[in-house]
Amino acid sequence: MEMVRTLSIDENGMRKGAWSKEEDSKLRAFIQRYGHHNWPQLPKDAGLSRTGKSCRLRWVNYLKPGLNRGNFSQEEEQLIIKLHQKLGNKWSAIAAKLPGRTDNCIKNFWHGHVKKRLDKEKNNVKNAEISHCFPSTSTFQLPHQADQEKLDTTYEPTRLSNSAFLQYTSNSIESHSSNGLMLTSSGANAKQIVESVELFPELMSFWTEPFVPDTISCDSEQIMSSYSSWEEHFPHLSTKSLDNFLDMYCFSYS
DNA sequence: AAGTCTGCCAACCGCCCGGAA
DNA sequence: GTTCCGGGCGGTTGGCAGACT
Repeated sequence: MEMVRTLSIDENGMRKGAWSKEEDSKLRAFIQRYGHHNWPQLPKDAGLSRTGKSCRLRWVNYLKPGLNRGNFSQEEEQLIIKLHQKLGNKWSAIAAKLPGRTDNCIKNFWHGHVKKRLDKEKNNVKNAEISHCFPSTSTFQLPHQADQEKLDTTYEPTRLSNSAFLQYTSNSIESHSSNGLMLTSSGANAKQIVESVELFPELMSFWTEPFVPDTISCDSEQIMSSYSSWEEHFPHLSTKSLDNFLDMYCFSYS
């Protein structure tokens, strides 16, 4: 798919937008012959009506030899996820670990593919944890069910110790791998939970802490008002982590 | 068939950093 | 120490193509 930005001329007479084949040829030929030591000067010497910045971008992201513009492999995707987990939005640093890939294409790939996949997994994990947190043997019912049935049951949340959590997840993985049992009917499995905890390390300590908040009612408004005060209960957690937690593990009414 | 929506990605913009003057 | 400037970075936008209604 050829992306074409409308060509325009800025107030200094510089061309903006899509590059023509002639411009590409000029830029490529010039850099291959003379290199690029001074981007602002380069377009003048190369006979291009472009800014140095524009030339640099075109070269780095499109014309430079050795660029890999094909689809991302699964290995590359995994590496990107791992590096992003470690480095955040440091696209250039991530790109440095992937030969032939530019920061721009990794950034685009992230926004297009990876984020979408992780969002999907987050939803699966959320469903898995709701089932875990509120097992079917409990008198608790999910809020929408409660709303439907006008129930007013209560639930006393419990937390697992670190070892219990690990035991729990490893057992789940074992049962999943040995006889194909899924942790929940939603399709999420323990492995996904473990992966999600790896993605958000702070959640591990959060989830396994002994602290138990006030009894939570099934009434949706009461639940949400309880959540709104959780920041006070967990001052050591960043707002972002709390948001992530609520997003992953708690109810959504939207 | 036509209109609308969505995904994708090239390219731009504004900001920041580091080195030179 | 300060200012200037080039290079680089991350975020955002523009617009095409294909999917969907």
